[in-house]
Amino acid sequence: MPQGISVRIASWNVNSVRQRLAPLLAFLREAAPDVLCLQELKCETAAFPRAEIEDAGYNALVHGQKTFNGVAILSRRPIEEAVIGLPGMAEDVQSRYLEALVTTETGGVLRIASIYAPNGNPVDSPKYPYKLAFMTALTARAAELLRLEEATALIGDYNIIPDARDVYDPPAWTQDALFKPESRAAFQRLINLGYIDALRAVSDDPGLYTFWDYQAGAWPKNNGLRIDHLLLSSRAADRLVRVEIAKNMRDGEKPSDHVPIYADLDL
DNA sequence: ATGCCCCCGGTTCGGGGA
Repeated sequence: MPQGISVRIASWNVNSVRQRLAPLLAFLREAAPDVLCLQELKCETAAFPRAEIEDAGYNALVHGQKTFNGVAILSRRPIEEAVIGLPGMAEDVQSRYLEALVTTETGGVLRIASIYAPNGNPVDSPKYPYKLAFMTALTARAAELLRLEEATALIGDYNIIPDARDVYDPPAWTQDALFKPESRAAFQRLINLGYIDALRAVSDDPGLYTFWDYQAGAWPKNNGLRIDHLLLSSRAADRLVRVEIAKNMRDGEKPSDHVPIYADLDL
């Protein structure tokens, strides 16, 4: 049997790609992901720092928007079969979904999506039903993709805390859109389809956070949330060898409030 | 407790994030 090839896939909500260019280039250099999905670009597609990313050795598929949201897929290998925007939400003007196909040099195929799901707060506003509608459309797309029987990774900022062990103070968050039963059920429906939460495939530990608020000393107090997730189809999860949260990226001068999470797949 | 902090647009403040 030929030896498989290790592919590193990563997700990072950078909270403005222009403000985070230096740590972004550092992460590309140090972690050397093969594919990196970005969220919260906070710039139009034309303002994306494409030249710097290409100089670092990456192709970039970008779906930007002025001021808010914005997602991208960076890949060392060519990016094929791009889908821009979440199918089923064609009328949505918010840039929250990108999907593409990446083929390894040995012919391994990986379908990957960069997802920035809505926050949904406050829950008595239209933002909460919009969050749930997005998750419904995402679940429909996720089901479609399973029928392709490929290695698929749906990765990004889901803005959902799956479980009490994924938040520093569960009782304080029970009324929050990120932890409401409907939100958790929406995440669970993706799991029920057969997608695997990569981090939970390798660890049952509590306190494995990916986000710490800028306010109230959340980072030094480790008041974090696990809301950035790598969901893998069984074809991808069968090849999972490692998952890491790059907590070191929360240090430094102007960090994002999220840190990268990445996984190695032996494709 | 929705204020703390951070980012954006475009300006000395408001909206948004989570």
